[in-house]
This record gives sequence, structure tokens and C-alpha cells, in this order.
Amino acid sequence: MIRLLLADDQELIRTALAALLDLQSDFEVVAAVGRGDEVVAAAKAHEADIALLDIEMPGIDGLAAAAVLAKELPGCRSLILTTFGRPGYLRRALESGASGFVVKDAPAEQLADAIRRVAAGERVVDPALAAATLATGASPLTARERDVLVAARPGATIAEIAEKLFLSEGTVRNYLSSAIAKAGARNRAEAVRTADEQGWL
Amino acid sequence: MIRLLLADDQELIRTALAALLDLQSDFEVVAAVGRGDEVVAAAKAHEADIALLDIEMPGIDGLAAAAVLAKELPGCRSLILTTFGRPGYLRRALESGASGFVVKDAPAEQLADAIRRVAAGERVVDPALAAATLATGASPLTARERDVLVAARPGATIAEIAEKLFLSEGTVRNYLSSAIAKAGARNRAEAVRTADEQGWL
DNA sequence: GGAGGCCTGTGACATTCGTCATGAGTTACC
DNA sequence: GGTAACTCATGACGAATGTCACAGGCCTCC
Repeated sequence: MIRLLLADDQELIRTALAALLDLQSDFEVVAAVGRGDEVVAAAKAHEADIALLDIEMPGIDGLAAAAVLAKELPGCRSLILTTFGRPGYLRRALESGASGFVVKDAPAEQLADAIRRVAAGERVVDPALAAATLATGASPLTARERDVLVAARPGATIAEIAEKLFLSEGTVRNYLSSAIAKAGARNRAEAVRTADEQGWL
Repeated sequence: MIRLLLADDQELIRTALAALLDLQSDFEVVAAVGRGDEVVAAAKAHEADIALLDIEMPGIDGLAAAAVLAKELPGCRSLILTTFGRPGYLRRALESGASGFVVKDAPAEQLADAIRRVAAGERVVDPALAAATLATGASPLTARERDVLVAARPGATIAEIAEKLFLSEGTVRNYLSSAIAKAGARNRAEAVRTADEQGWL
């Protein structure tokens, strides 16, 4: 019997996944939480074998939760279950110590199979996504370029970004310029968009 | 017995919701599709009573599917089931002829309750969301201002927007300027963002 | 028929943005 | 100790953007 922990911010999805997984005779959903920062405590309390983690959650995100889990509770493996199959997400997931990565538009049998294989100690990754990740390569952005792009995301002006990061406006313009070049964009907005899609942010 | 049609682009969510709803003794999931343009045919073929529609789908979106369904198959009511509780979505859903609107972070009982009430002929809407919609009011944008904002969304330049909409660049600048003013933004990017969040696009 | 609103366009203007050259300070690595 | 990369900054330049005033054509509504 494999003991599962579910973490997803949408209650309906959480409940529905639990209903689906409970149909499998060798699975048992022992806990379901809606926040990333509740994952570790729940995993400890219910002695989960595998944590199914969504990425987008309040508190800390699923990738960070996987990292904490790997450190504090090595007996509980993590399987990232998310909507977006972005290359950068997969990379960060594996760096965070997750044992698997499944996207939400996969068929149910694939999820069940992934859970069983992770429980057996394997690492499970969608082959197509893995190939895309290798092809994309790591982020070419420096730490500060990334910061500036993140701060620019909501549509902030240069002055606002500079104020938020305690930089001069000229410096912000320079970082933005190089980030735009590295993203192959012609705009701040386009650079933010492509960097986001690549998982660089 | 209420016959349900599920439409969601993510297969896992589709399957999981089907598993959840089948637990209710008075529900029967008779069809599940992953594209908006398959909804009507499937509803006809399986004589569904209620269609549960996600908004974001390939083909046509759930709101458009609800409109077609209301026209071609009045016996089948629509219930929008979506991640985002944006005021504009709710407004467009009700204008499209949908009978209900539930967000995906509602508890499962609320969904089941909504389905039963829609089946009984009621209109079902989350009260908090309805209040937000009334408070927000309709979009202040004119049709063209909206078009320009949509075209500007990926980070396009003025020249690209003008080319796409067959307008002069000066005209595009004028529309953008008034749209920015109406959105209370100081940027094109910020205007796109807030308009998107309000459901004006 | 007149008023008002939207669509489309032009021209001008100040501001912001993106690019480039350059330099100093820091850290890391050979 | 030297090289390289990153961080932060300044100044200057052209291009893109946002704002404003204005005008003609087309609707709709009173």
C-alpha cells in the first residue's frame, strides 16, 4: 500500500484527484493540503511515502516544498504534478530533489504508473519534456538580470524597478537591455514573456 | 439520474473529476471531451443534461461553447467550472447563456450542490464573485481599444499592432493612450495586465 | 436635423526606453 | 598575480512610446 500526500491549491482538484487515486487498490491518500508550507508537517504526521506536489501554491511553491522535504524527510519522495510542462520547471524540480515530474494533461494511467515507479525508487520524467529541457539548456540570465525581469513583470516602469531593487535607473536599463538581448526579444514585455515560458524566472 | 458532460483540456483533471462525480449516486458522467468544439456533438450524442465547461480549452473556449449549446441544444444547461474567478468571466458566462459558475477552489459539495440546483432550473453563482462583478462594472473600453490591447498582449511593438489591425501607427497610439488612461495604468504592459485581470479582454 | 459617441487619421511634443561605451569594485578561479 | 565574470554606475544617443489637440466620416438616439 502506497501512502500518498496531495498538495494542490484548488480544493476541487485536490478532492477529485483523491477520488481518482483511491480507485487504485494499492494507493491510499492519507493527507491533502492546499498550501506549500503545510506539506512537510502533513507528510510527517501521516507518514506519507510519496508527496504529489503542484507547483503554484500559496506559502511556498511545490519546488521549494520538494527541496525541504528531501532534506527533512528523505523517506518521503516527491512527485511534481503541474499544469505547465515548462523546461525550466523540470530542471528546477530535479535540482530540488524531486523524483518525478508529470503534467496534468497526461492520462490517469501514466500518473499511476509514475507513482508506482517512484515508490520503487526510480526517477520518472516525461521523455518528450526531458528532451525539450536538454535542448533548451539552462538559463543564460545572470542573477540580477533575472531579478530585474521579475520586477518588471507586472508592467512596472524603470523608476519603480530601480526603487524596488535599490539600483540606479541606468543600471536597471543596462540589465534590461542585456536580458532582452539574451531572450532574443525586442521588448521588455516580450523578454518577460519568453523568459517566463522558458522557466528562467 | 443527472447526465453530465465534462469538458476540460487537461485529461488528468477530466478523469479525476469524473471519478469524483461518479461517487454521487444521482450523477452519471456520460461523456468527457478535451476541446471546446467537441462539446455540442458530444452533448447531442450522449443526451447530456448538464455540461461542465472549463473556459480555457483548444478549439473554442468554454464561454463560446456555452453560447452554442444554449442555441442548438436548449435542453442541456451549461455550468462553467474554471480556475479563475474573474468578474469579466462571470459576466460573459451569464451573457453566453450559462446557468451557473463555480470556481475550482470551491469544495466538492458546493459543486455537487450547484449541479443539482442547475438541473432543477436554478441559476447558481458564487455570491462573493457576483458582488465583485457588480462592483467592478462593465468594461469601459471601446471595441477598438480592446482589440489594440489584445494585440499588444504578447509584447508586440506599435508597428506590429498597426499591421495586424490594418490601422495607422498614430491611431494605434491614440487607442493605447486612452486604454491606458481608462485602466488607470501608466504603461502599456500594466494596462494589459489590469485589463486582463478585470476580464475586459 | 442636431447632439453625441466611436472610428480613423495627422502632426507635434515631452518622456521613456533600449543601446552603447566606459569604468570601478568585487569575487572566483587558474 | 592575472584573468574573467558579475555588479553597479554614469553619460549620451536614437528610437519607441505616451499625450494632446484637432478633424472628417459614420452611426445612433432624441
